[in-house]
Amino acid sequence: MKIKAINGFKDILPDAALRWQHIEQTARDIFERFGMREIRMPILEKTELFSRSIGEATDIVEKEMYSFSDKGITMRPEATASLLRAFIEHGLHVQQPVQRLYTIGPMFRHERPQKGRLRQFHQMDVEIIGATEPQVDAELMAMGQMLLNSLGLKVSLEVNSLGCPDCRPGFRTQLIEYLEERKDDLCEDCRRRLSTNPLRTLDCKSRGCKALVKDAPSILKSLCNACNEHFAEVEHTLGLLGVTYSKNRFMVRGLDYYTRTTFEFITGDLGAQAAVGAGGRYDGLIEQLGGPKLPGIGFAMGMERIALLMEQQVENGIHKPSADIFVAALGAKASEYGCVLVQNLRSLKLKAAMDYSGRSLKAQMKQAGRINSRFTLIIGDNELAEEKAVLRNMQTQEQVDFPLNGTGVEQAQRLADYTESSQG
RNA sequence: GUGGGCGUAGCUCAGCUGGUGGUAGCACCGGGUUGUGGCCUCGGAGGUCGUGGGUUCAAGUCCCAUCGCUCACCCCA
Repeated sequence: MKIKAINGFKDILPDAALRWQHIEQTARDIFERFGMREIRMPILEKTELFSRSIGEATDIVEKEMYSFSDKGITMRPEATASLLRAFIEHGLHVQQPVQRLYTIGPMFRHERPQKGRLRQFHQMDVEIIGATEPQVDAELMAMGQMLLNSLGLKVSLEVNSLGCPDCRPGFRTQLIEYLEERKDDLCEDCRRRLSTNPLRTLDCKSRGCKALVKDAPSILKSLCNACNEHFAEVEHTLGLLGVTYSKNRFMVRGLDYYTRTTFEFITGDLGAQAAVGAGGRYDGLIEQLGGPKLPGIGFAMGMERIALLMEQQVENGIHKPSADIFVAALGAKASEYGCVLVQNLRSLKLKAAMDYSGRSLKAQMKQAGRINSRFTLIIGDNELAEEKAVLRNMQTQEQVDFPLNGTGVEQAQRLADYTESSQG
């Protein structure tokens, strides 16, 4: 074999695709219960869209995007920016004060791949635009939890507030002061983070930093009144909705645009990747992108991470679909006959299959078993001569004679009726 | 960008200190059943041992290089 897929890009083979379909169908069903409408955007956007939303100085924008440098366009690294661009471009806010939108599709990031991190990955992304009420924050988390629970996954929800442009800078200054005084005890990475991204020290994995940061100033104690009230109401509503969660004041976001509520659905079962889904509020972002002054909140779930978790946490509850009828034909005449019959059955919406190779009946039966067919219709020269075929119920092993009189369409209809009224 | 691990059949893998590549499992094809699947049984097909070089009488095995995969760090959905 010569040509292989590019590193970090993965094929989703038929067995796995079944799982993906299940994930996606479950998600669409739940999203729509919450009034979300689907929106689909292109995969390519102007590079500027991401540098303005995600943050000019972030690693994502600086070195981890798939960009066509000569054209100023980029393969989207996340969905929120594209979705908001479409929202603003088409003035969706004038149609409805609050828009609930979701989108599902591939994203691209030029990072070294590892477990649960591919260069092409897939997200299910949800955004509620135009609502600032804390109940919406809670509702969104409840929806995420409902989805993960419906898939049979055990993950925990962690919630934090990052404050707003009024109160976050103050916290940031306090934190830097605290860390500067203890600089010598920080790990090498954190000493660097102190100048590049001080908040990141809060979720450093090193034991020393963890202990040190434990007594650092708390963002939750630095919130302004408005943010504090908002967060309290989010917690209250989560309680009302019966959502289990824990507060995590060390949770940090990598993207610049988040304000107030942020949350993550996390697990310990994905190696170094903890987050199955994550999101938060971004009350200034839409305006920053040249749109109306509207608040927003959303989250994204990683589909390969969900799929990995399901492999691990959920017994294989996904059954391969079965065919309704397999036509086993013996001889050229029977094969021709079966070919037409299968076509008629399919017109009647049955899943019908046959093998044209002219192999032994044994081999054909084996194939019928492999595709998990409910019935097999056996047609040979004898049957054609006597105008009746053998219809075998693959599960019960019962066989009945099936008359072949009437037109092809009539025969197909009789078969369809029979299989519908039988357990197989 | 940095560090570790691994490349043997379609897949999962044996292969000890160099001495003829596995009766290994799964999957595939065929026989046992002259026209009946799953279970069983017998047989079959399938490989440049990632690639290139070196050491050696002899390399899947040792050395060097290279490519690929993978996990982790950085970063982060």
